[in-house]
Amino acid sequence: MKMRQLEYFITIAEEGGFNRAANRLHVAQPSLSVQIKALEEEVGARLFERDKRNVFLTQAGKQFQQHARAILSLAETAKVEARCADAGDVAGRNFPHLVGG
Amino acid sequence: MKMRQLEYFITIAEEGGFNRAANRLHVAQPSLSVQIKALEEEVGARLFERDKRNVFLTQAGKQFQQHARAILSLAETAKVEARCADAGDVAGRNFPHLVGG
DNA sequence: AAATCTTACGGGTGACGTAACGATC
DNA sequence: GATCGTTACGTCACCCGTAAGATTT
Repeated sequence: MKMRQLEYFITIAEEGGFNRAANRLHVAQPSLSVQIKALEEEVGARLFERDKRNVFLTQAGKQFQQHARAILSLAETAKVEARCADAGDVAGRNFPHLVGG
Repeated sequence: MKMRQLEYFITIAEEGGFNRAANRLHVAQPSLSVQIKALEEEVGARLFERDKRNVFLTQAGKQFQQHARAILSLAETAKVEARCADAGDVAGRNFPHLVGG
């Protein structure tokens, strides 16, 4: 599982289609198709239901979406807090609301 | 930031050295050195303090370690829960304690 | 025929392993 | 001299974009 794949997955879910997501992500549709296919194989479950014209999240996809968002959000938090700690951890200890913790 | 880099980082922190971590991860030491360097640059803070013979976590590294573990743990949870949901979500709805929800 | 996702193929970037280097005990 | 982390370099896999295919409206 790769961060990039999670970003792709979330964008497709938000846009409701590979084409829109590709446009927003500035990549080609086939890249998304391949990466989502790889992600689904690793997860072991179908995340999108390719239904005729639009794509919908399966129940597994809905579950996965929340976790994927949490992972990416946590990754950003990790970077921010590490920088705060590096700068003497002043913000982290004295102003925790600035770093989410 | 990549999942692989987080795994490398955590293993080095646990083993207290690049050599031990490389042995456990079945990769060569230079790979770890390069990837950790890249991770530190992206984070914007020094995560390890290369002190003579052993490596120690900086304060930024300690902060980052907790988040890194949470991210990898969450990634595993995401896969497990997605599979549960795919299997009809019986466990997820009726036995949430089995899937952490 | 237009739009959408999927599969096949070639090129560029990145990760890895081996080898060489500097530093420490 | 032995051990550890870093840097340089060649090789290989992976990701991406283009092109072609299948399906639906």
